[in-house]
Parts: sequence; structure tokens; C-alpha cells
Amino acid sequence: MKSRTVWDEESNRTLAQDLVIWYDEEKRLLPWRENTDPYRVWVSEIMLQQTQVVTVIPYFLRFLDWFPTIKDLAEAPEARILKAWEGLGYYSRVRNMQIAAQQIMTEFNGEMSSDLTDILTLKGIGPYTGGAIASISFNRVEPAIDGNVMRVYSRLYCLSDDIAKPKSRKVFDAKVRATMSSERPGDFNQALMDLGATVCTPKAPKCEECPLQKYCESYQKGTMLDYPVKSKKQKAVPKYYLALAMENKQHEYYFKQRPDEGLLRKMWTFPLVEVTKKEYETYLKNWRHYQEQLISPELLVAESSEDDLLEKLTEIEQQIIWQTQPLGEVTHLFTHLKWHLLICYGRLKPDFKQELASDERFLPIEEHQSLSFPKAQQKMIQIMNEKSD
DNA sequence: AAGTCGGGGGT
DNA sequence: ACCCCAGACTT
Repeated sequence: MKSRTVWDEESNRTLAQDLVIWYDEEKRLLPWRENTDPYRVWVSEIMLQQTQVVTVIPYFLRFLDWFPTIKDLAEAPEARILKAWEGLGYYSRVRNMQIAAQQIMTEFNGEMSSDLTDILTLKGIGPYTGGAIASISFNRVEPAIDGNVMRVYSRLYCLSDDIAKPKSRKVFDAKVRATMSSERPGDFNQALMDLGATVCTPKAPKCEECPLQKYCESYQKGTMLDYPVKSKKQKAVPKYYLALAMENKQHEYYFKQRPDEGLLRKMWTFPLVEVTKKEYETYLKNWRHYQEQLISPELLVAESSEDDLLEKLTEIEQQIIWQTQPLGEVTHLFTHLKWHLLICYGRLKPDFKQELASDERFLPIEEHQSLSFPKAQQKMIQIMNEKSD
């Protein structure tokens, strides 16, 4: 018995049949769809990687005009192929395509092989493009799975696999193989592309127009917008801190233990005062200015504090005579954070006395037996040691 | 598995 | 200022 999400009893049609029927009616008329010549399909699929259809059309026509055959492409001067790609971006695509064209000339007698295994040996042709060529040009029952198809299928079957993860690919591959047309695999794949581009769009899918509506599990639940699940490429968020290196009369530095929860819990660092990027850059700029003039840090111990800084400091930190310019800079990368640390040096007023809490210590800078310092703190200590050499 | 490679479009 | 891409290669 067939599943109702693959086969519709009422119309007695399969998902694939409904999709191809829709495609016959609604397919976009595009230059590379005039015929299924593998060279044309290849060129179009490479151009369409990470690039919109409207952008590709004029490039495609000119490319076929300049390089009508695989042989022409293989023999073209490099400057010419780069010119043909100018403005499209991802220029390794066209370099790889020429290498592949040369592969085809020497290894495949000048013709695109109809065997997917052969096709995948060509430079720049991966699973998606290989599947597209094999299905469209050679009628092979092979899926062509890109971000678009994964969006459609994640909604069809409520697949929560993270489409940003390479290993999710096999989940979608299995689903597409189980549902695709064996009669018209090329049209089926192109229909999925059109559906993803025009109906099953990321933000506002037009479900009322969708030929697969009755098969779509997320539509029936109203959860279309929950799919696809895609982890954000968590680029490290920049954070900016002033790291306060405070020295007392005994040449010890003030360290503070981080809280019992969160990042670097219970580790010891200089006090870190978070500032904006703009503030940070202002401090940094001033530091570089003085560094170029080779002014000794000793001469820079100022009588007064930085005005902006003062407001953010704790009681003890306000008892410091601050050097007006930072001592150095350290960056440290975490999985999700990028720390920018500006080392600000200051001396405790000689007459200052205060009880220290259990999470505060004064230690010689070279002392690192009794406390645990995170890497970022070690980097700061190293810089300070270099300065004092 | 993560980083790299351009650019244009939409919001 | 983000997010979305008709991906494949390198490390």
C-alpha cells in the first residue's frame, strides 16, 4: 500500500506525476531549456550556483556565443574565459570548467559522458551539478539536491535535519529518490527547482498555488515556516573589553575570579570592562599614536583618569592612577565569540587600603601556580612580560 | 566539519 | 544591517 504522502487516492496520481504536470504548465522558458544538450546544461548549472536566474541569462547567451562547444572552451585563452565570467563572482567556477573541458577532450573523446560516475570526476562538478546533468541530459534517475530542493522536501515531510550540515544530505537524497519520477527524472528535478524558486519560497511560500499541497505534511500542520531547519553559520560575535592591569606598590597585579556560571567560570583574569567597538577603537588609536613616538610607559602615568572610563569602574578600580594609553592588544577566538582585549595599565595609589573579597587577589605577574588563567589572560601576561624586557 | 570563494537580491 | 542563496573545493 502506498503512502498518502506519495500517492493521492482521489486523483490516482503520484507526487511525481502531479509535479511534472504542473511543470508542463508552468515551467519557466529559459535559454538553457531549449534543448537538453549536456554542454548547455552544464554551463547553465555552473552559472546558476549561488547566482540568480535573471543574472545568469545574458552571461549564458554570451558564453555559448564565445565558446559554442566543449572544444572551444578547452582551447580558449584564460583571459577570455575570465572575461566571460566577469561580474558573476566565484571565478574558480570558470577555471574549473575549463579544466573539466580539457579533461573531457583528453579522457572522454570530447563528449560529456552519460555515466554519473564519470561526470563526477570532472573538476567543479559535485553531487548537485552531476545529478542535474545526468537526469536532464541523459534521463538518469538521479536527484539534483540543492538548498531549494532541501527546502521543499523539509516542508513536504517535516524533516528537521539541519540543511547546513553535510551529513543531512543523505536524508534528503533518500527521500527524493523514493519519490522522484522514473519516467521523466530531468523534468522532475527541474520542476523542483522551479517550485522552490517560485512557489515554495523561503519567507512567504504560496501554498495555495502549490501542486504538492495535498502531499505536504507541514502544510497540513500549518508549520511550513518552521522549515527548513538551518543552523546559522555562527560567525564569532566580536566583543570589546578593556583589560585592567592594576599594579600595587609590591609589584603585584589585581586579579578577579569570574562567576560560577557562564563562559570561563571560576577562572581568573584582569577585570574586563566591556566597551563599544567605537570606544575600543578610540583607545587603540591613541595607543598606536604614542607607540610610534616611542614614549616610555613610565612617562605616561597620568595624574587623572580617562573620563569615559571612570564611570564604568568599581571602587578599587577608581583608586588607580591610570596610564592614559593602553599597554597592548590581545584577540582571542571562542566558538561563538571573538574577544578584543585592550590592556590598560595603572598603579594603585600608595595610600590605598581595602579588604579583598574571596574572588579578588593581588599576585605577582609571574605567579601562575595558585590560580587558573584562561588562554586570553595568558596572552595578556605574555605581552606584558615582553614589554618589561 | 569548517573555511573559502563574489555578488546581487530581498527585507 | 542583515538574510537568502540553482555548491564545490581545500584543509
